[in-house]
Amino acid sequence: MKKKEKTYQQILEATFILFAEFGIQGTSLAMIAEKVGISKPSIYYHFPSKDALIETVFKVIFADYRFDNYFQIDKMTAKNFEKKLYSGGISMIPETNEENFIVMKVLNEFILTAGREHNYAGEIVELQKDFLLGFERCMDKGVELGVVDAKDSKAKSQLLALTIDNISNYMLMGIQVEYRKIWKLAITNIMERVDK
Amino acid sequence: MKKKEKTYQQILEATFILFAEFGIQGTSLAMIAEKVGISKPSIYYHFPSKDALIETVFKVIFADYRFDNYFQIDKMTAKNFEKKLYSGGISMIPETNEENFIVMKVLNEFILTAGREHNYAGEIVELQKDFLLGFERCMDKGVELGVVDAKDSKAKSQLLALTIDNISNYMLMGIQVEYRKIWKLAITNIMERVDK
Amino acid sequence: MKKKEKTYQQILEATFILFAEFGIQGTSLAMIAEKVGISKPSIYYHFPSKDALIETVFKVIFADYRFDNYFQIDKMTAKNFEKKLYSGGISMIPETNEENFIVMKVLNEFILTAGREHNYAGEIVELQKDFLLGFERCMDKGVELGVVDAKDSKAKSQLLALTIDNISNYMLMGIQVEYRKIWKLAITNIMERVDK
Amino acid sequence: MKKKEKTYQQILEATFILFAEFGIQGTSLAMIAEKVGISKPSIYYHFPSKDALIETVFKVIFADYRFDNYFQIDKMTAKNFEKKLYSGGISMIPETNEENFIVMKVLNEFILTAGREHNYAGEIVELQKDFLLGFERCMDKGVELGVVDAKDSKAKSQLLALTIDNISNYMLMGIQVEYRKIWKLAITNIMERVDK
DNA sequence: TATGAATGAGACTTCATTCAT
DNA sequence: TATGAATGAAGTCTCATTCAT
Repeated sequence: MKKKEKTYQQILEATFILFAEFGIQGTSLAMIAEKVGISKPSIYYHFPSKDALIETVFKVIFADYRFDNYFQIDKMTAKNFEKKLYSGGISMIPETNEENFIVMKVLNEFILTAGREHNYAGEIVELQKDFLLGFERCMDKGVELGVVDAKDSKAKSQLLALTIDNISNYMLMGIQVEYRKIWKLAITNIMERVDK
Repeated sequence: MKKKEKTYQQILEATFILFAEFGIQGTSLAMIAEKVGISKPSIYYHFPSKDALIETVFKVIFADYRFDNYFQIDKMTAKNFEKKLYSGGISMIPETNEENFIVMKVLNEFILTAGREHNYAGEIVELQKDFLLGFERCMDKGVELGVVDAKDSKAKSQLLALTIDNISNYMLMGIQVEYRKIWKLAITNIMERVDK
Repeated sequence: MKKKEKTYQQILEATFILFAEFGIQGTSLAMIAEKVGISKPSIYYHFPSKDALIETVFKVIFADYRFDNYFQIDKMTAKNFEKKLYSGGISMIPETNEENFIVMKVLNEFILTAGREHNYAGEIVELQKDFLLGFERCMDKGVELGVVDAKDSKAKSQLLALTIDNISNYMLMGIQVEYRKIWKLAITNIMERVDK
Repeated sequence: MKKKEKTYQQILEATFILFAEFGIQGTSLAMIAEKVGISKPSIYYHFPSKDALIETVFKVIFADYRFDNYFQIDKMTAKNFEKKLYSGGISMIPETNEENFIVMKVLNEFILTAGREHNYAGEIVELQKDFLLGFERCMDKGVELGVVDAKDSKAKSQLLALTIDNISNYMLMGIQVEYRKIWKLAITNIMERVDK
C-alpha cells in the first residue's frame, strides 16, 4: 500500500517536471515512465488515462498556488502593511524560489491549454480570481487600516494582481526586469500619500 | 504566380487561426490542409517543412506586433501625453481589437514554446524588449516634456509594459477586469503630480 | 520471454527473406509486418528503428559468413589439401545450398549499400578481408605442407578468393558457369606441379 | 531540336552519376531535376516515366560495356597474345579508368536489381555472356595460335572472365588487391607452358 | 519546350491505450 | 502491483506522376 502511494507520487512529480520542460503535449507517457523507472502501462495502474494524470497534476498545483499561501492579511497592520505586501509579492516571484519556477511554468501551460480545452478553463479562472479577490481583500484591509485611499480600490487591487503576475511571466521568459523596484513602485502608487 | 501567392496566404491564415485554437503542437498539417481545401502534400510545395511554416507564421506576427504600431511617440506633447498613452494602450487590448485577439493567442503560444525550444526564444525576447524599450522611450519623452518625474523612470516604463501586457493576458483568459480603469490608474500613478 | 524472442526471430527472418527478394530499400516495414502477421508498430517494440533492424540483419549475416565456417585449415594435410580446398569452395557456392542463396543475395545488398552509406562499409570490408586473409593462411599452409610454391603466394590466395567470390555472383545472377571445373582449374593452377 | 537533345543528354548524365552515388531507388526525380537545373515535370517531356529513364540509362551502359571495347581479338598474334590479354584486362579495371568506376557502380546496381525485377535480367545476362563468349573466342584464338592448351578451354575462359570481373568488384569496394599480379597470374596459368 | 501547382500512395515513426499474465 | 507484447490512429514527410498553361 505504501509502495503504491510512493509510485503514485513519483509519477506525479516526474510528470510535473516534464510538463515544465516539454509542455503537456510534448510529454509522452513513455517519457514519464522512463523518468520514474517503471513501464508505460504501469502508469495506468495509478491513473486511468493521460487526461486523468494531467488533471491530477493540475489539481495539485491548484491546491498549492493560493493567495493565502503568500500573503497573510490577518497579520497586516497599518505599520507593516506596505512591508507585508511587498515581501508577499517578492516571495511569489519565480527567481527567488526554484520550486516556484517549475510551478509557474506548468501553470502557464495550463493557462494556455485552458483557452483551448474547457477542462480546466473554469478552474484556471477560479485560480486567477482567487488572487484578484485576495488583492481586493488586501486593499479593503488597507482602507480599513487607513493606509489606502478607498477610491478605485478594486482597480488598484487588479493593478497589483496584474503586476505581480506579469513580473512572473517576464522572469519565466528570462527577461530581466527590476522587479523589486517595479513592485515597490506599484505598491507605493496605490498607497495613500500620507505626506501630502 | 498569383495562384501560388494566394494558396500561400491561405495556408498561412489557416495555420494562424488553427494555432490560435488548437495550439502549435495541436495543429497538424492535415488540419491545415483540410481548412484550406488542399491536399496534405500540397503544403510542402509552399513550405519545406512544418517548422518552416511555424517560423513564417512567427515572423508575420513578429513583423506586425511592434510598439510603434500602437504608440506614436513623436506625436506626443505635454498636453496630449497622458491621452495618447492611454489610447495607445487601449488599442493593444484584445477585446477592443478583434484581430489582436488571435494574434495574442498565437503569440502566447510562441512565448510558451520559446521557453522550451530555443528556436524563437531570441526573437521573443527581442519582441518583449521592443515594448520595454518603447515604454522607456515614452517615459523619456514624458520627462523631456516635463510631465513625468525622472526618478525611477525605467521602473515606471517597465511597470507600464507589464500592466498593458497582462491586461491582454487576462482578457485572453476571459477574466473580466476593469482594464480601462487599471490602465488609467497605472498611467496616473507614473505621471508627475502637477497639483502637488 | 519466449514469445518476445519468437516474434523477434520471426521479424528477423521475414526481413531477411524480403531483403533478398526486394532489396533493403524496397522492403518496407509494412511488408515485414504483414509477412510476420503483426502490426507495423509492433516491429518497434522489438527494434528501435528500421535502421536498427537492418543493422541486426547485417550482424547476423556477418556473424555466420566467415572463412572458417567453410574451410578448416588445421585439418589440412599434404594429402588432402587440394581436396579440402576444393570442397570448401564448393560448399560456399549458393546453388548447392538454398540457405546460402538468400544469404548471398542479402550480402550483396549490403555490399552495394556499403559503397553509399558508410554504416556498414567498414564491416563489409572486414568481412571481405576475412576471406582474403583466410585464403592467405591457406596458401601459407600449402607452402608449409610443400604443396604450394611460395612464389606469389599472396596473389595466388587473392586469385582464389576472387574466383570463389565471383562464382557466387554468377550463380546469383542465374548465369550458369562450369563452376566445379573453374574452381578445380583455379586450384590446380596455384598448386605446385610436383610431377613436372 | 538541338536544345531538346541537349537536355535529354543532361538528364541521362545526371541520372547516371546519381545512380552511381545513391543507387537507383535512392535517386529521385527531384534530385535529377535539381542536378540538371530543370523542373521535375520537365523530365516527363523527355522520358515517359522513371522506369523508362532507368531503362534508357541501362541501355546506354549496355551499349558501351562490351568485350570488344577492351579486347581486340583480331589483332592478337602468338607473340603479343599474352600482352594483349593482359593490357585489355587492366584497361577494364576501374582504378585505371575513371569513367569505368561510375559505369561499374551503376552496372552493379542493375545487376542487383536484375535479380529482383525481370526487366533487365535478360539483358544483364546477355551482357555477362558477351564477356564470357568474348573470353571464349579469345581462348579459341589462343588455341589457334598455339599458345593455349585446348583442354578445358571453356573453363579457362570463364576463369578469366570471373577474375577480371571480380577484380573490378574489389576495387569498387575499396579493397586493395594486387590486381596486376593476380591478372598476370590468371593469364599465365591458362597459357600453355611452352618452356616445358 | 518547359513548368507551376497539386496530389494519392505510401514511407518511417510516435502515441495513448489494451489485455493477458 | 506491475509488465510484456501488441495495436489503431495519427503524425511528418517524400515520391512519382498529372495537367493546365
